[in-house]
Amino acid sequence: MTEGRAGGPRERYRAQVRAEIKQAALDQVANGGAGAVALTGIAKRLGVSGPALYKYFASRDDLLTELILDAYAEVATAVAAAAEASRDASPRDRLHALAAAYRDWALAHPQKYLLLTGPPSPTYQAPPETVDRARAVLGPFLAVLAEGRPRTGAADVRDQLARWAEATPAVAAWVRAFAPDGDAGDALTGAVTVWARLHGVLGLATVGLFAGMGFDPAALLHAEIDALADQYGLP
Amino acid sequence: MTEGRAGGPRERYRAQVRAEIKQAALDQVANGGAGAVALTGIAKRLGVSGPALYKYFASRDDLLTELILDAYAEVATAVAAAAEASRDASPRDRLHALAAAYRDWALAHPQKYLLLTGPPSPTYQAPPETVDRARAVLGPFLAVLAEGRPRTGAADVRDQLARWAEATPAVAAWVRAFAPDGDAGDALTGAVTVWARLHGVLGLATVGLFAGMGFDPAALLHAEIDALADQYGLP
DNA sequence: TGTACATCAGTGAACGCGCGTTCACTGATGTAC
DNA sequence: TGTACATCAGTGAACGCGCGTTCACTGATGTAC
Repeated sequence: MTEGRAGGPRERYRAQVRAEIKQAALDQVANGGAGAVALTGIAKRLGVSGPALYKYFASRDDLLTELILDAYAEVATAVAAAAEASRDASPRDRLHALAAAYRDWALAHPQKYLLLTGPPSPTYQAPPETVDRARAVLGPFLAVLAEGRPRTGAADVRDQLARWAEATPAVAAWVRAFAPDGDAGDALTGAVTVWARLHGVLGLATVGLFAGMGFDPAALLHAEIDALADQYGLP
Repeated sequence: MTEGRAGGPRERYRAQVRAEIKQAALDQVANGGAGAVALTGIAKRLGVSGPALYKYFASRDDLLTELILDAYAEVATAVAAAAEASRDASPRDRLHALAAAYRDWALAHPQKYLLLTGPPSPTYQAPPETVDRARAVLGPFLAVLAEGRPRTGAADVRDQLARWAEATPAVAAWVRAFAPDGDAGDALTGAVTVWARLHGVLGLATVGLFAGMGFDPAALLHAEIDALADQYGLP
């Protein structure tokens, strides 16, 4: 086998160029969403001919897929790390820690957040793994919220989600992994609710709709999460 | 003056074709966001040559602008109508009525919602009127929330927004128009919070991220708004 | 009612551009002996 | 240490495509008298 060993000079160079390509692609996402990613544009930015990129990515779709999976992996790691670091804190503090990790990641990399939550590029078909990746991000939230119980009446939402979990083995397994003891419907309701609260603030912020209002989205999100902790009666 | 009178047969035909063009454009927004709107594609859909569209819209940007202003006008009208219809109800019921109007519009026309909240088309520069239009939509919410007072501590957000209103005459005037009696900072905090709650649920729903979960976004939004009414102590 | 004229929707050719992707190639860099 | 060879990054030409937009035109439709 004449394969270059991992870590050899060629491998290292290759990894670096791949990273540069990805960065240029993310810059394009920043203005125009996933649909704005264009190999030609990236090549021009890197001062290289268009076809050269095919030495690094098989196609535009492959590049997009890798960007998306990378982004999911990044948030998931950040949230998991926050969960680990706050392991001994109160449920409420843990919830804030998870939300802060998610929020910091989103605000530090708005393009990546856009990539995950924006309208997909017309021709692009997302690979099925993305769904599991998304679940991995919300898992730690599920775990914390399973320690509370919703006060206000989202009874129908809870029932619908409970039925969804029963009908979908992957979802049931996910809930069992992160919240083995709590009620599945309650935990799922909590997860979907935090997801919505996070996206409410971060979606508007990353797309620039708070521009000019001179206010800190982090403060608003903190208030939103704290209110959620109240609703769930988290100590 | 040889101008065709409004309502003449030519005018009527013209209006109809314009509407067809707009509808085709919105269909494009549905998959790919604002960046996916292409005159060539629209022409093909209508079975007409590309240049023909220039008889109806001066440019692609003009078409986009009109779509956006239309969309704002539509939601604003829907929300204002709900405000009017629920005038004599309790503050909490009025808040639900406003949110329901906004929500129904968004879920009935996801492409339009995407147009207003998605990442803007790369080359497109939004006209300044859009900001005022956005404010008109949230005005009635401002009015209702000014009747309550936030319980949980979003004190910093409130201060930041109060300062924003003081520094920006247009914002101060807007608050005065819709909530002349209440505290500006509190009312603005409420408005931004509903906005975030609405977008949290509707942003995820319209982009398709709840797909396959078989649950009704309207129920979740109702719960979110009800919790907000609790926070604001709305009777 | 009939004729002359103005209006205006729509066409086809043309422009330059950026796009994704393929292909055969060149030349530098690393590897084996 | 030196030479022969394999690997592989990058090029330039080429493909067909869709894009926004302009221009001079044709022909139908409405309007004025």
